Amino acid sequence: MNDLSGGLGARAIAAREAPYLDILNTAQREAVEALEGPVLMLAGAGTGKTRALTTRVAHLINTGHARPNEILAVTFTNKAAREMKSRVGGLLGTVVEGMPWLGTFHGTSARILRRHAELVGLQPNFTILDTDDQLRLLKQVLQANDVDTKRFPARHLAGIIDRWKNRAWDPGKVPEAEAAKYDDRAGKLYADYQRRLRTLNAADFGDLLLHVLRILKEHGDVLARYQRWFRYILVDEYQDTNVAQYLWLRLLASSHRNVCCVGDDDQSIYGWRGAEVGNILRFEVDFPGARVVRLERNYRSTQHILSAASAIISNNLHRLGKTLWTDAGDGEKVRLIGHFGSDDEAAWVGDEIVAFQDGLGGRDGISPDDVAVLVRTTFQMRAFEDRFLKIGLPYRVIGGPRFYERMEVRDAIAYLRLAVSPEDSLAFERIVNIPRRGVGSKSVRFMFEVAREKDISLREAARRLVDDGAFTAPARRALRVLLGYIDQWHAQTREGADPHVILAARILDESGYTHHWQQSKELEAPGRLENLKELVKSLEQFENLQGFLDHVALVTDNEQETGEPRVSLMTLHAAKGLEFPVVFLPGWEDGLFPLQRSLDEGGLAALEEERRLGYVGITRAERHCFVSFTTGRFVNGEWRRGVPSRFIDELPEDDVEILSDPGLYGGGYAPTRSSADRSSGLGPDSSTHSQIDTPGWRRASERLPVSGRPRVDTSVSTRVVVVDGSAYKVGERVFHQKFGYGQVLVIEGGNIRVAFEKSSEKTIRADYLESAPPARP
DNA sequence: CCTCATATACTTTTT
DNA sequence: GTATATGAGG
Repeated sequence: MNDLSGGLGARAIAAREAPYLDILNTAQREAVEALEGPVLMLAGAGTGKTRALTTRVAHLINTGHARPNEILAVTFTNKAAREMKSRVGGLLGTVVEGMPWLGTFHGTSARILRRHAELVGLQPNFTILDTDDQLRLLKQVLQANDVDTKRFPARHLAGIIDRWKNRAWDPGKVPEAEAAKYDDRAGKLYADYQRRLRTLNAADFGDLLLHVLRILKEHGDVLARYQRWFRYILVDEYQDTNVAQYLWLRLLASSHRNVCCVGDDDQSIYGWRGAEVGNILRFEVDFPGARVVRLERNYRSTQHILSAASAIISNNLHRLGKTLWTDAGDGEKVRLIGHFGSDDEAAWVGDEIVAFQDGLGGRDGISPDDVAVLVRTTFQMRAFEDRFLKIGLPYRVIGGPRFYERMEVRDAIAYLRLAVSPEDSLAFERIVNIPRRGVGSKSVRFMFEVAREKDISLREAARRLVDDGAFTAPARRALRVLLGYIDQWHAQTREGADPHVILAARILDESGYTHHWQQSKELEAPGRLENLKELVKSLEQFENLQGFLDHVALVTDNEQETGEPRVSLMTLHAAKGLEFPVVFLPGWEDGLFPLQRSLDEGGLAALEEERRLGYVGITRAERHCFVSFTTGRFVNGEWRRGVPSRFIDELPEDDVEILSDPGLYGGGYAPTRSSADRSSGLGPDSSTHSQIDTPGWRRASERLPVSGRPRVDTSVSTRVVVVDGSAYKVGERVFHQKFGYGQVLVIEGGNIRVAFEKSSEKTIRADYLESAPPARP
C-alpha cells in the first residue's frame, strides 16, 4: 500500500494533549470529537466551519487514529484546500509533510486516475483538457458530423455534456427523457466526443471523476484498497457536490463509514453546475445513524448584518433551517443606496472606500485589504476597475484572467504537453505552425482529415504524410524536424536524465519558440519573454513536467502577490468562504440580481439560488455592509432602466439604513449630493425613513416604469413571454431595431426565435423585440 | 499565408 | 461596448 502514501514516510504519532480543543464551542467540539461513524456538520456562514474541520483533522492525527496520508479530505476549490493545509499545519505545530490526499475532487481524482489509467483505456500520461481544449475538440466533433457550429455552438454542446457528466451518465446511459430535452444529435455527438478523447489519450474535467467512478465500480480489488487506505474521509462544502461526486464518495466511504461532511444548504450556489442540494438533505438517509451537528453561533458579523441576511434567506422554502446568532452586538445597519448608473455607483463605492481609509465619518481607518466589492456578473467589474484606476485605489480582481491563460504561456505549455504525451493532438494543432514553419491551414486540414479517417493522432498523421511525401517541400522539411524533436523530447522526459526545468527550457529553445519572441517586434514581446521565464522558473516547484501540467489544468485560481493593500473585486460566487470587515454589494436590480437569465433557465429553484447568493454576499461582511442599485445602466451598449431588486424588498426595515434620496425610487429627480455629503450622511435621515415606512420598497419598485426587461412568469410557459406587460405569442409579428420585422417561431424562456422578413432566422432576447401590428396584405 | 475589416454574439457563476 | 469569428484582399 505504500504506493498510496504519496512519498510520505510512515510516522508514528503518539496521542498527546489536545489544547486546540479548548478554543472550540460545544457544537464545534462535538463535531470534532465524534471521530467514528458518519457525521454531518451543518455549518452556517461564519460559524467556524473551517476551524472545526481542520481541528478534526488535527485531532485524528494527534490521537493516532490516522496518519496524515490516510485521511482523504476533499474540498471544492483549490483555495479551500490550501487554506486547510496551512491551518492543519498550524494546529499540529510540527510541520507535517503535507497531506497528500487533501485536495479538490478533481485534483484527487486525477491523482487516482494516473495510477489506474489503463483500466479505462487511457495511458498514464493522459492529458487533462482545459475548457479551451475541450471546446476546440467539440468543435471538431461537430464539424465532423456536419453540424453547423453557428446553429449548434460548441459551447452549447459542452454545456449539455457537462450536465450529463455531472450526473454520471456515460454515452448511451443518458435517460431518454433527458436526451429529449436537447437536440437529438447530442447523444451521438457525446459518444463521438468520448471516442475522440480516448484516441487523444485525454480526459476532460468531468472524466476525471467519471473514470475513477468507473474504476471503483468495476474493480472491486481497487476499491477495497482505497477503502482500506482512506481510514477517514472529510468533505467540505458538501452542498456543492454533484451526483458523480456523491457516488464517488459513497463508494469510498461505504465500508467504514468514517465520513464527515460539512456544508450549509443556504450556501448552495452551484446548482447550475450540477450541484445537488439533495445530497446534503439526504445525508441521514444515506448514512443511517449519522450524527448531525449544527453550528449556529456566528463569529463573523454583527447583529444587523446577520438579521438582514437571515431575513432574506428565510424567504426560501427549501431549506433545513438554522438560526444563526451572535453576541457581537448590534453594530451598523446595512446601508442601502441607489444611483443613476454604474459609473455613479462605482464612483460612490470608491469615495466610500477612500473615506474608510481616511477614517472619515467616525470610522476607523480601514485598509483596502479589508474591503471587498462583490458583484453578480463579471461585466459589472469594469466600472469599478475604471473608477479605482482613476482615483488610484489599488485593487485586485479575484478570478480574473490568469497567468496560464496568456497566449505565450499556453503555447509553451502545449510544447510541454507534447513532450509528455506526443499523441496530444490539441497541443500539436496549437503549435504546429508556431513559430511559423510554413505549415498553413491547408496542410493542417489535410492532417486532420487523415487523423480522423484513420482514427489516429495528428502527430501520427503528420508522420505518415511526411513519409508519403505530402505537403510542400518546406512544410515537409519543417514537420520532419518538429516530429524529430517531439520524439526526442518525449524520450528525454522518460529518461529523466536532465531535470525537468532544464528540459523545459531546452524544449522552448529547440522548438524556436523563445527565438520567435526574441525576434518579434511586437510591443508586448519583452513581456511575453518575461512570462516564459517565469513559467520555466515556476516549474521548480513541481516534481516533474506531468505534475506541473496537472497543476496548470486543475488549479485555476490566482493568488496574487501580496504587497500593498488592495480592495478585492470579485463575483459573489468567488466570495464564498471569505470574509471582510467592509463589503459592498452593488447592482441589486431585478434582472441583474436576481439574474434574469438564470430565472429563465431555472424558474423558482433558480430564484432561491439567487437568494442564497444574496445571503452569501451579506454574510461576508463583518462590520459594514452596503447594498446599492442603479436606476439604469449600459448593457450591450444600450441604456437600460433598472428596478431595485426584489431582494431589497426582503431586507427588514429595522436592519437597514437608507442613504438615497427618496426621489430615486419614484424615478423622479436626480439627487446631487457631493461625496462629502454622502460620507458624512451616515446618520438616520427622517425623510428617507418616511419613504420606507409608508410606500414600502415593494410598492416603490412597482411604481417604476419597467422597460426592456422581460418579466417572465416563473411558472414558465413556453408559448408566451411577457415584456412590459405585452405578451409575445408564437406566430406573432414583432419588430427588432436592427433586423426589422419578423415572425415569432419558438419561445425559449426569455429568448425568442424569429424569422425576419429581410434577414435570416435568428434567436433574439425577448427584450430587444417590440410588438408589431400584423403585416398588411 | 497573413492582415484587416466587418459581422455577430455576448455577458452568470467554475473544477 | 468588446471579443471573437469569419471572409475579403493584399
